[in-house]
Amino acid sequence: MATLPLCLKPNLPDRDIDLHSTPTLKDVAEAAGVATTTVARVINDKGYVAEDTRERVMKAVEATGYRVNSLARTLKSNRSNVIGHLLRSTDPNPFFVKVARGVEEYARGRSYTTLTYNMQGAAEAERRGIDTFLNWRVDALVFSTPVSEDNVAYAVKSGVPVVQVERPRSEAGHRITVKNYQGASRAMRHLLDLGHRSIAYIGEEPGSQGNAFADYVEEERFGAYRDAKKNHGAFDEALVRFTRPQSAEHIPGAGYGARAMSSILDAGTKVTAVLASSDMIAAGVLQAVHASGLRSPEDVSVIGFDDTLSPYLSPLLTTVRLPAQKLGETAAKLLIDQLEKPGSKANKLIELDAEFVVRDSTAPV
Amino acid sequence: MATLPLCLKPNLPDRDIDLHSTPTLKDVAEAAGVATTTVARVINDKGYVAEDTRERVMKAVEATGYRVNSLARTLKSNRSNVIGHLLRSTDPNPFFVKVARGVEEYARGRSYTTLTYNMQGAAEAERRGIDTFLNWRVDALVFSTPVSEDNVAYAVKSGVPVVQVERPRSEAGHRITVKNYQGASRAMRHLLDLGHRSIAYIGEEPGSQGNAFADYVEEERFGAYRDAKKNHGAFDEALVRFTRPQSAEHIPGAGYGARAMSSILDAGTKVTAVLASSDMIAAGVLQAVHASGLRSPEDVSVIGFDDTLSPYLSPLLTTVRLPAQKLGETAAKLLIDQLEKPGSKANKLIELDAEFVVRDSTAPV
DNA sequence: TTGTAGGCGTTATCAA
DNA sequence: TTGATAACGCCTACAA
Repeated sequence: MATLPLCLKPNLPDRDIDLHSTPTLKDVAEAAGVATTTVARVINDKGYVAEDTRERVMKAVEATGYRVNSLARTLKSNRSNVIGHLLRSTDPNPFFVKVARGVEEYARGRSYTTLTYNMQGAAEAERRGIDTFLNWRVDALVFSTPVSEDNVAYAVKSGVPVVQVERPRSEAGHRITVKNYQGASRAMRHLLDLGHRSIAYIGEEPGSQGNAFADYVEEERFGAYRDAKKNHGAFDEALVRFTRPQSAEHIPGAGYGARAMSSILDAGTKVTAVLASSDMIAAGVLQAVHASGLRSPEDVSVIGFDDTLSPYLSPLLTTVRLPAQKLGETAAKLLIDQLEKPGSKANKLIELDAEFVVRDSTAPV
Repeated sequence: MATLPLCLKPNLPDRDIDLHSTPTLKDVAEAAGVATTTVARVINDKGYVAEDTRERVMKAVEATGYRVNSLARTLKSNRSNVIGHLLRSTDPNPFFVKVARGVEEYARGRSYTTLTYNMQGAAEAERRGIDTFLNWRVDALVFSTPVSEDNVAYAVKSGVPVVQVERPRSEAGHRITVKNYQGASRAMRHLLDLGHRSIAYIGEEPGSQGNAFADYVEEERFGAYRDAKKNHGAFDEALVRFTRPQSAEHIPGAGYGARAMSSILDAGTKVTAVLASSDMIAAGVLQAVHASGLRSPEDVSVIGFDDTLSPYLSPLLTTVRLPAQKLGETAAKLLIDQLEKPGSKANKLIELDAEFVVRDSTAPV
């Protein structure tokens, strides 16, 4: 027997209870002594309704406890006013939580609802999420960020507007990215200005995603580091530590940062500053510094990336802030704009600035 | 003119595009040369279908790119297999993100979808979220955690199963809580065993929520502290710092913890250990310790609550772990159990154990 | 083993 | 200014 394609949701279990015996338009209409059409006109504030009729209908709405059935409405109108948000992961790295907040708040402002699906970095879960959303007829889809290029293509093919946020994996749909090179360059300039020359880099290995678009992020961050070091005649591989994520689900965390920093410290190489490619890694760097009895920033300056954990660390972490919330807002805006004026482009590319935030973890040599 | 009650979603904007011209059962039926009934039987794997007919239908499904319309299905069956999750906030405190993950994963395992609505601590947003979910005919509602007792009552009244997680505000629906007294007691025992007697407490002021149920959490945490200190003849108000959240949206954070700890340090009171009522507050305590040139745990032992930030701090924070994921899983389980066996109780109260996690921020005096 | 027909709650068209 | 009626896509008796 052939198996069901993913886009067919497993059948609903048989059940006998009727939970939602919510009154319908018809009930309200009867209570008000009018036709359902009239009630609909009142509720949607559309078309002509006599003032006293309106009052009567509103009373009936109250009396019956009527509530709209968005399912029926969407079935009929083909528009759900819902945006589906596919989140790569929310835990442990809270970055995408901030993106989600941006999407939600912007969408709400334009009377869209946002629904969120957490894929925990797994391509199959991502696929299930896309299918769930499409089965529910969401109007548009946000990937923050996509796991699989194929999945993005699959979503685009379905015809809904799509946007890839922060780390796109293809040219499909809209894309919103961050100027990572610029951000990392500013961080390096800051360290160089403070007199640092022995600056280490700890991050993901560029190219480890196996996708040219997605890899661009780490390439830019490391590239800015390397360029800055070269310009000061001091690029030294002994001060670089790369990790390679085991799988899409795995995000390099504090443990990795701590081990990498310890290995640099143990090697005895001179190091007065560290650029980490995420706040989580930077948190680990600070742990290693602390564990070795040193202090930041007195002994080692540390800079992170993202601005997620930075306000909670000791010392408060200087970091390259990714505009997470704005990323989300922009994604929602692009999508809703496209939905509301049909002719518009479906392939915009937007690059947002990173902001450099100086806190307490950097100081002169 | 009367205004629309909240439960009537604002009307959809007029639009002319038809985004989802997805094939329907009818299209598949035509392609396969059978009736829609037969296609439905194949898709739902229900009733008798000849093997070759099934094959033919499956081919037609593939060929047409058919996908189920969950809206129509739910409209008909009155069951959406969707759980609505109302999240108090996700940022900055990532605690509820973990709860959300628990709900999602458990629900998915029983083929329910979870939709999430972020209310950012605002009662009106919570109300909007409830209405949105009910308008979409979700099968059940999770509050993690509710902002307004009235809103919970409103949700329960609608007839959907409801659960309040971690900090209930009433006896309505199911409730899942954590044994905070037990958790805080273990933390105190740990500190006492290490020889600490000058132990400070920094947290929210018990009673500041203005709701007996919600206030119970902070009362238990502080109560365990006070009882332990009294049992060792050493309760001293000079070592206690309370904050009172300005509003429901506001969560005491690292800034508060840092200020409170500094004030204790500045006062010159002897303090060798601190129990903080959240990891975020504890993060601030560590910042103050670091800023004053002291070290943890050598000079001050620190214990947090939640196990959210603890793995990222320097030193790694000893903490009372709230079983966030399990809280979510249990919530989903309760709800789905109730949905699937109608007769069952709608008012269960479950108390989960807190787990005490010893890391690096505590040491003998 | 397969098909016909009616209805879920809403909106849109067309009359009245 | 209001009302009847026909879809939207699916499910499910009931019939064949």
